[in-house]
Amino acid sequence: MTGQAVTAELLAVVVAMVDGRPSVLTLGEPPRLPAGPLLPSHRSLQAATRTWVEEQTGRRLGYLEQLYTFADLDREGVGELRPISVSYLGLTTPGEEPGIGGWQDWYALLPWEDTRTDTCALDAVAPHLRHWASSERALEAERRQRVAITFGLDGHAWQPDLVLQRYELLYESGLVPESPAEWRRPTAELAPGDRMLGDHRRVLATGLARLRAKIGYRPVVFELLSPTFTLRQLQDCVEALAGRAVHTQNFRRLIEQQALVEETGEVDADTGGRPARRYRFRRQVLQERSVAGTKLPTTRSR
Amino acid sequence: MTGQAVTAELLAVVVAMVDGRPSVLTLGEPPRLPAGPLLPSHRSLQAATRTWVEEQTGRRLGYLEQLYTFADLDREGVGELRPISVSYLGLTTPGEEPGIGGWQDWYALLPWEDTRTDTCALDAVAPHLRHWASSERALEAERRQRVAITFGLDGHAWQPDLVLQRYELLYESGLVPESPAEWRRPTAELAPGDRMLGDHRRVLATGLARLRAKIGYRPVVFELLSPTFTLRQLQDCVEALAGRAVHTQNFRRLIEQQALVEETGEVDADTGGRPARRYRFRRQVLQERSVAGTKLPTTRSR
DNA sequence: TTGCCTTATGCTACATCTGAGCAAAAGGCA
DNA sequence: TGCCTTTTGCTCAGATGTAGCATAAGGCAA
Repeated sequence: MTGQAVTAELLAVVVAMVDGRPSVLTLGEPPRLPAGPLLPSHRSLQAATRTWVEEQTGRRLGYLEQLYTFADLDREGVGELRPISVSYLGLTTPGEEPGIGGWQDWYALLPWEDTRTDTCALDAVAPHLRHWASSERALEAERRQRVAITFGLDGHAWQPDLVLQRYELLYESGLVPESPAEWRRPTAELAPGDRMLGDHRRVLATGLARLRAKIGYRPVVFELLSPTFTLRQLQDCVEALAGRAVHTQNFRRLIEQQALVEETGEVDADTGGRPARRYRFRRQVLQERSVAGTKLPTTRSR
Repeated sequence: MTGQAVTAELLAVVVAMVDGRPSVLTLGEPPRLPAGPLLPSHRSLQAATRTWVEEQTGRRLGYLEQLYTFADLDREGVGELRPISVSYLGLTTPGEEPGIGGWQDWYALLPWEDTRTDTCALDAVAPHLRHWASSERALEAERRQRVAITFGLDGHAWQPDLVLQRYELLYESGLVPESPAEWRRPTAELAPGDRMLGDHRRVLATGLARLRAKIGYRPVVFELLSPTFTLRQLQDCVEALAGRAVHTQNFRRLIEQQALVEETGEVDADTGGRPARRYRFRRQVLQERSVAGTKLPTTRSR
């Protein structure tokens, strides 16, 4: 029994810190993720992804992990072959060379994911979410709870790695332009944030969710930093990824007691205050213990 | 630009507890995972997986999540189309109906993953692993450390969810029959355990790794239990999955303080000792808090 | 019936981890 | 010199986790 012929497409969510902001590599307008079909010459899916990103953006990738495989009927196909999209998450540093394509601030694409400041991008849509929750009698209780948990309302804690769930809820409630026409609301009621081609924003959300979850149990942050850095830069990076602030002293304690970094001996005087020591990542820990990430000291009170 | 035509195949790792042993649903001899191609009639990859498992084994699946997508060149293809395999992890209960195919004890397939008893299936191959580690001068230090960490030797802690890494290391060191001929050892030196068709044992290892990781942060164990159960049954199930023993009293406390279960009022007298209360899973917690799994109270001393 | 076996269940002592905050160090700058 | 900044060191209480003791409640054999 041989199956339907399909084409396999690779999609890459490539993340880097650009000017202190977590950003994703995109092409064109509306922005789209680097992508390309699997060709006979490609040894593996991962190799194919590297090849396409390099070819389309002129950048070499370091860290790369598989995210998810999509093949829903509603994805737009090329010709008659059903497209299967295998998505990957890549981490890199912006580097010197301009390359092709641009770095797009991911909080411009998913503004509600940034909770570091008090001005929450959600305030505008929160009433619409509540309205959606109560629009169907039978589902009201369930929907209310789902909204509250997913967006951290009504006393529920904000959970940073529910990125995908939040996007999907906005999609279902017609608050993003990607939502199917029958669910959509007047433009004035849309959630803020730039859209991307097709369902690429959904794939981005998948990547962001994975990344946020992963920094908690694997030392992947360092893939995004320059070889040496101050603890403040490390903290800024983690905060930017997690989209929330952490307790500085406790963060430092966690990093140090896990022996994730070692001093270089240099100091960085451009801090505006007391100069900061520079550190480098102890690559050996990748071997020493396969576990241990950058744990986030959370805040009990919100 | 349109890509190479490929076929998409679905592969299912379906897990259930059968007679107290975690088992995987297989077909034929050598055992193989339920699998089938993606057809035009399938709405999604997940739906296709359900359909094939049901068609081939007569069993309906409950919980189902995507595992990983494989497309390496060395996977055997049907005809000229390159096969892409999307694997899924399913959880179920064995049920009454016989169905087609059989439940294979997964520790018969991957014996070294069971560390509940003192007789470790690894003892036999450990010397061969050390020999492999020291067989190449240049890589010796690195390999030694990798072996020690992956298999919890030389003072390193055994890490339950390194299932895939362990299989891959055995594969690379030629200690499983699936290893390429040029790496293989005399049959006498092979690691114990029944093999499966092709690379299915590797896919199984991927599933087991995911499952072990997941029981720690999502309440998925309950998918494998009957509707009501005693705390001992729950603990046995968790221990069987994790492949290691836990501290009974602390396990109970964790379960209770997380309010994962509620008493049914019944008691089970077939315990051999004091009768045990029966509990049921509070399905509501799936909504209440999206987090919270079955945390494992570990043992510091080994 | 009694005593001993088993497993279930309750509870305590102790170590470690975590969240929160105080305070000193060390630079720049008015 | 005094005040601003950021970095760094440290304390302290509450939460969480580990380990083990003790009791409850059944079956079973002497």
